[in-house]
Amino acid sequence: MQQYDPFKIEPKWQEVWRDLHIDSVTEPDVGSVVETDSSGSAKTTNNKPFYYTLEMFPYPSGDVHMGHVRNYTIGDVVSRYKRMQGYNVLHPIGWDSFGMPAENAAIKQNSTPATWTYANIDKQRESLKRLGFSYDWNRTVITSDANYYHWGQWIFIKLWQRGLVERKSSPVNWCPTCQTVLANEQVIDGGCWRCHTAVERKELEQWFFKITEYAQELLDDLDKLDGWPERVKQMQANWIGRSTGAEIAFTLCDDNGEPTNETITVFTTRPDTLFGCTFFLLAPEHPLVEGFVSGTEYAAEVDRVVKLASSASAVERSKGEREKNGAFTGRYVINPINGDKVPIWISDYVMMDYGTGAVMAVPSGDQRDFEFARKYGLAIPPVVVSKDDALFEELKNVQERKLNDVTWAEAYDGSGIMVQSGEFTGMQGGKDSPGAQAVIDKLSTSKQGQATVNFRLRDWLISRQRYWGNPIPAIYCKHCGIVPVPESDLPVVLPMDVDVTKGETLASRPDFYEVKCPVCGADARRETDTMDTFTCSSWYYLRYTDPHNKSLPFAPEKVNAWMPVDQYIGGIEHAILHLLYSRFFTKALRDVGLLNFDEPFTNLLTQGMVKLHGEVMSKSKGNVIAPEDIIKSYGVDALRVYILFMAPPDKDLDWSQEGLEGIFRFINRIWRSVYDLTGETVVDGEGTQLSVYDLKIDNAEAKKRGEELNREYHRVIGKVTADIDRFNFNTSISAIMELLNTVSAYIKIPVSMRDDQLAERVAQALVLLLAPMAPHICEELWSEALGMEGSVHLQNWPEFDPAQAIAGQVELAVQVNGKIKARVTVSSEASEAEVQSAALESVHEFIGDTQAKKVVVVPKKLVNIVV
RNA sequence: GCCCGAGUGGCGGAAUGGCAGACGCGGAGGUCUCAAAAACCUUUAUCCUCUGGAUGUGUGGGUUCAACUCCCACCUCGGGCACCA
Repeated sequence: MQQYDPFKIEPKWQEVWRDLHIDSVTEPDVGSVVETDSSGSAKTTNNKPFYYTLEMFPYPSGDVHMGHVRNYTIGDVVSRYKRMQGYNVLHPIGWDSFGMPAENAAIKQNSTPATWTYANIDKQRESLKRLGFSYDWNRTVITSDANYYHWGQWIFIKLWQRGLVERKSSPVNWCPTCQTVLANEQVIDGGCWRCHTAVERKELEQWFFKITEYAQELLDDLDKLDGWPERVKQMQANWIGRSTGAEIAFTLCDDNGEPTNETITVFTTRPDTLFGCTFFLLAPEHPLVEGFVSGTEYAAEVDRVVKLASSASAVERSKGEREKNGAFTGRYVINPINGDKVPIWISDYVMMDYGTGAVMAVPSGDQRDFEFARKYGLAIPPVVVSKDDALFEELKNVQERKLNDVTWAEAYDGSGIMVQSGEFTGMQGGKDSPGAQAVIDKLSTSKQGQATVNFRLRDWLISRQRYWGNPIPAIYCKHCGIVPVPESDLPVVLPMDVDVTKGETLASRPDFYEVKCPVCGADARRETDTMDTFTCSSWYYLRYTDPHNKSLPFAPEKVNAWMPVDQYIGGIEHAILHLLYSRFFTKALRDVGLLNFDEPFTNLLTQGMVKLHGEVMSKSKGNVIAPEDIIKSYGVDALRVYILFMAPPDKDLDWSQEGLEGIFRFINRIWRSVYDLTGETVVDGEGTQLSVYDLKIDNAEAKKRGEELNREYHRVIGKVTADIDRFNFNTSISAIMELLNTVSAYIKIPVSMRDDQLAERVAQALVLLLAPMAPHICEELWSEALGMEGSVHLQNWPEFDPAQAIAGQVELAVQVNGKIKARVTVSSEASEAEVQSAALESVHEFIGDTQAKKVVVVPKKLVNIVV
């Protein structure tokens, strides 16, 4: 037999698989889902449980890169492995094809976004096929196809009808480079997530999805996601940012300092510190500020601070130590707990879009308020002190305010005892403390306060002033207001002839936006904004379950049968954006009545990046290793196995050419060894025989090697199975290498002295175990070397007997006081007493006749003798 | 500041509390060859007074018969959030 040649066998089998439709999922007969197994998975009448593997679909910007190869190889291994284990596996692929890069590329190439996008999709599709991924190509979803975005518009309208869509004016993030607004999640370090330009804040009327209505559930359900990495859940929890506390209403005084009927409400997490509130703060852009100061002596200074705040970019405001600027407005509010009249200031450290835009300042308990008070000479009375604090003894029973200032260098925001706090003095204060609760209770009797929860999460801004996206199906009518496009008129088709090279958008196209009102028939204007591309990627995994449906985005019975996704695989960069939005979509569509589960992805694997010399590969750095070039030299199987072998999947991987050659050698050895096990000899290009027999081997030695091989056979099947279950692909490949090393010793035995049945069994196991990772060579060996019928990928995963993985004789380490002093070989069935006496015997020279205090026996591993 | 992760040979990395360094890369030596490549075999944590012994998983403590693994404190690196009241 000739040596391994990937370039002959890889195209050959890819063609065979395509013609056999080997990768298409058996469409579940959803009407006849008969039972659910113990894990809750649905089963079809053929009794195969469903398994849905999904990898994050690519954005078609150029050809596939190493990150894709890694992502999709992991998914492919899981899919093939699960299929061999008897699951009905859904493993689809598609393209997330709307978005800015297509517009930029079109401008650069004097073309259209569609031309560029679809050319890249074709290129990527070919590459994915060349990589041998087992996708069900009949289920491809492309988000820029009208038969997909149609249903995105339909879902938009369903959410609108349910009150989850809102058009409102609010301060939003504007990217001056991309010429569009951005969602909060798309602002990274104060810059645009795509082009890094510093974003500007603008007050604009835009479309929002009310994701905040699900803030609590999105947070709570993170606890259900046992199959998600802790770090992703933590990031989402941080982003949602739940704070418990209270809303407290302060009565506003008029310009003569007399109480009015109006109140201003603040949010605080520390109602227990209310007695220490000595001033009150409004955000510079707070709507009340202008009315307070206009025409007064305070107007000039307030105006100066407002201008100072608005000129600071988001980047500056979010970096480093900030000098706190403020100005007195001339007005006062009444502290509801003690009737104190406290001055209203404005300050740039108060954010209009968190809480109520107003803050009760407690300088002794909050570092920012403390700094502000020091700068402007405001009082800092202590109200919660630690028992260890020097002030504790002095103030512990003091109810009225005696001490108006502290000598502390900084505020104390920990828990402690309430002092100078009237009837609450002596109570435990702190976040969510009894004292805090008592203050809330007291205020709530007079309706001046109530317990409440605040979230950091903002509503999702989904409108974009860009052409290459899904048109928002809304119409503005002078008489009827904003009305949805009727379902029967969907999809609102994105015209293909908008010339982005001339800066055109939908807003430059009267033939697009001039429409009749669907309600009253009057002349009306169609919305020309498109949806954020993340709306498209928030439900594509649902469409895969029913991709050709012409009357619904998906049939509920199909989506409910397949979903949730059993295993989702993708990059950590989507920890917040895509994964949070998808969770929101799932919950919202559940409430619309389209599906019956709460979370879209049961298990999540966030794969690490592929780097070169510790740096991210990028075109601009010129350090890209193209998968195509690797495939040309080593073939697809070597690339796949290499990328799995070099690091655990969730860790970053540093590319090394030497490592790859090692894997290529391994695959060549598999080839030779499988043929050798069948008794056939592999020859190299010059016809030299590559098998070397060791003629010194006698029958006893052959028997010994056979026993060893049988043991490794059982042990390695067990190990590979367990490792793939845990996604430890690197160690599962190591285990196959170990089996191969044992095989190498076995095939030194001249053919006439071998156990043919054992050899055949081992050869089959090698091929079956490696098949999910190196599908082409294994298919070739299965049919050509082993002469088996049918595809290796449709075989059952090999079984093993744990009992046979154990040697008859085992070597134990013998420790004395935890240090290894000797080794003994005992029968694996030896009793503990036998093991003990053998162990004691072996260390006699070290311990003499000293009595052992204690002997610990770990079966088949070691013995520890304590003297 | 708050919250997560991670620190193991020359390198990538293995180890349910039970023989640290599996497996691979790289290195050294050898077989085959006129020679080389390929292949195969042996060897490869560090140190020492070297048929043996000591040390060793970021640092310092602790729990345990036994700790890379568990606990406490700290250091370094990576990531998320952050004038969030």
